[in-house]
Amino acid sequence: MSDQPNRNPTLDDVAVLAGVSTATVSRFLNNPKVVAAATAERIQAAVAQTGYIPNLLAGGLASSKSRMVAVLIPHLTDSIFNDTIQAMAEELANSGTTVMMGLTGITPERTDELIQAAIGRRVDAIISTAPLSSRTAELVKRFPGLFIQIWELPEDPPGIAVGFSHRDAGRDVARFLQSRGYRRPLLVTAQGTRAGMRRDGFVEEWQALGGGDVQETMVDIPSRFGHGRRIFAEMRRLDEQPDVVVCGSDYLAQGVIVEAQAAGLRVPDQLAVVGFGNSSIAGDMRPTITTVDIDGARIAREAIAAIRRHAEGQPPRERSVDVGFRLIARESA
Amino acid sequence: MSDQPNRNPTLDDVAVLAGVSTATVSRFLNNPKVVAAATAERIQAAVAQTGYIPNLLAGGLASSKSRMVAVLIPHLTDSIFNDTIQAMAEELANSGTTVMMGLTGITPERTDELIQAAIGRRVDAIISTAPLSSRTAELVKRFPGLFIQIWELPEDPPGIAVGFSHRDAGRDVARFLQSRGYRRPLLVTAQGTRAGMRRDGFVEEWQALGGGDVQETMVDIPSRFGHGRRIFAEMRRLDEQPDVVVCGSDYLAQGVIVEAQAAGLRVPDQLAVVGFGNSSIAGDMRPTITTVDIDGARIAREAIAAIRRHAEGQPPRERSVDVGFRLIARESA
DNA sequence: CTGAAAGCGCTTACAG
DNA sequence: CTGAAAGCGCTTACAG
Repeated sequence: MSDQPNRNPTLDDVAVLAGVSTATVSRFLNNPKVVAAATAERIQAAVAQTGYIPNLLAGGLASSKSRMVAVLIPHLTDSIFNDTIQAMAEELANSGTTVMMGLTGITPERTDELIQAAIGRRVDAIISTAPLSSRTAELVKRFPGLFIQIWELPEDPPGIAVGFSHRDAGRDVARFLQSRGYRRPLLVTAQGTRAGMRRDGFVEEWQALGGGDVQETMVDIPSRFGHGRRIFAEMRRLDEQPDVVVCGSDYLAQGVIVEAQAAGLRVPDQLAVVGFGNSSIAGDMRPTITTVDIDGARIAREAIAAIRRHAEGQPPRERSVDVGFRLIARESA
Repeated sequence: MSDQPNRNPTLDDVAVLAGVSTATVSRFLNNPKVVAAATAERIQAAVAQTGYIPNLLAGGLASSKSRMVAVLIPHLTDSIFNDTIQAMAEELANSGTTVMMGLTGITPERTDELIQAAIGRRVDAIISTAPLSSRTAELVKRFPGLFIQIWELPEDPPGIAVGFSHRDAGRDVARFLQSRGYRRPLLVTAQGTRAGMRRDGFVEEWQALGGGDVQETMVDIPSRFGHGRRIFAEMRRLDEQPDVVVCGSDYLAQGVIVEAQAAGLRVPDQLAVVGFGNSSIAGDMRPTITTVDIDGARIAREAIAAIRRHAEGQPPRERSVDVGFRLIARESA
């Protein structure tokens, strides 16, 4: 019921109503303690009365901190990152930070566009799960905020990285499967560096332990539940039938299990399956899925802690934070 | 390799280098055609040379259009909205619009906070899947942009709505199941208005067609794959065993199917299952899941078309866009 | 087709 | 603890 229904109240309106300067209102809003108690009360009342909502565009421009963070993920459906991103988004919202969501798909061009957009919005940080092309790396150099790569630990990150060793994860899975007596693994590898490193780690360790040849098949990105059908059909045409299928995601593993069961195979007795990521479905599937747990909430916390330190002008504690991983042996292998 | 490596180039830098005013550069950037060809070329070169990335905070403040849209969804994991949101995010990115992602969870307070944040960022539109509390509705009144509710068609939307009739969807499912000869449905209903409307529609139609009692059980929001286990266990304790379980999402349906199969039941012969949403898993599950298809891409397109019209100052074509739905009979029922 | 200039709504040294 | 004032980097009537 204001006099000017078509205009959002501004700092000025609040200041006039409270009988102080805009500077004081601004201070109160950003750091209530620096203002005298009596003044604070008057401002508070004025804010309530006007229904003032600060213009964060103006605030960001003036302070050159946007309180906005870009999160770049490949896609939404059946994504292995969803739990991490969910934890991230909740944490960020709690600290008053807005999340700009970028879906990179699988083309580097889209990634570059999104990074440009993020820079244009002067985000405080970019959190990325995307691979870094050399062109993208060039762009990132011009980014004044904090660039955080998650779910991986590159040699020489342009900003910081919070992740784990995919190679070691691959090794652990190989060791585990050999110890369980499996002999003929089929590796389902998605394109992309990370999947490749897990593959390399797996093959290395498998053969170091005296395992024989490792069969492999590629799967499109994003690897999802529905791919299980094709993978299984392909597998059936192999000369030598594997005794365990190692998948790059739990969704894919779930798909393979469903197909195997539909074909009358018992999992894990006749065919074992391993997933990756410990998504929520992994523990609820029948049989429950043996997988590698990545602590998404921890990745989120570490990333956000780094953003906070960066905002306070402190240098990062370390350029690479290794959050590790944990093989979870369940029923499927 | 600039002289001032620590400063992002501004419009001014570009203007000086191109030998024109900032106004002209701005015009070129926003609408290249209004600038003379020769001038355009010089500006282009200057932009390239400086590596200029426009500050969208400043642009948004000056023009009072942010080219940013807030998308509010309950959560990310196993979400029935993911395909819609994915289509939306891609379309928006194509038109140079940034997506602010808000995870509302299930508390109205969080929704209100996110709407405040969106208003604070002066987003051009808010696209929401969240239920509208009366307090939220109050907030929305002060939002100068376009408020779009999707996946539902409220009586009297504060902005516009793009969705379908949940009641009719419930009715259609009831009719379909009766025609297939099912007699003892178990309805798994999530909290929330939309699920409630489907429930009402189902029961109405079921009984209008001479069906008997309808058994029901509630499930927590978000309804997800893992809930299938509990639902199935509960079902087994019922005095009268249902012949079909009607679920509020395909993920939940998938969970019930997995549990039923683990218990040795054949789906659909011994227990049929119906999902909702036609998520990508529905067509790939074994058996494939009978479900209700919602055209998420169409919802996305309609929403974005409305935003575009709004940006051009045109009034919305209609306050409610009914995109309908389509029952897809597959193997599971 | 282009420029000079005001203005968008904040923040933040600086001074008191 | 508070205010006056400059400035953040754009856009956009207005005039020519």
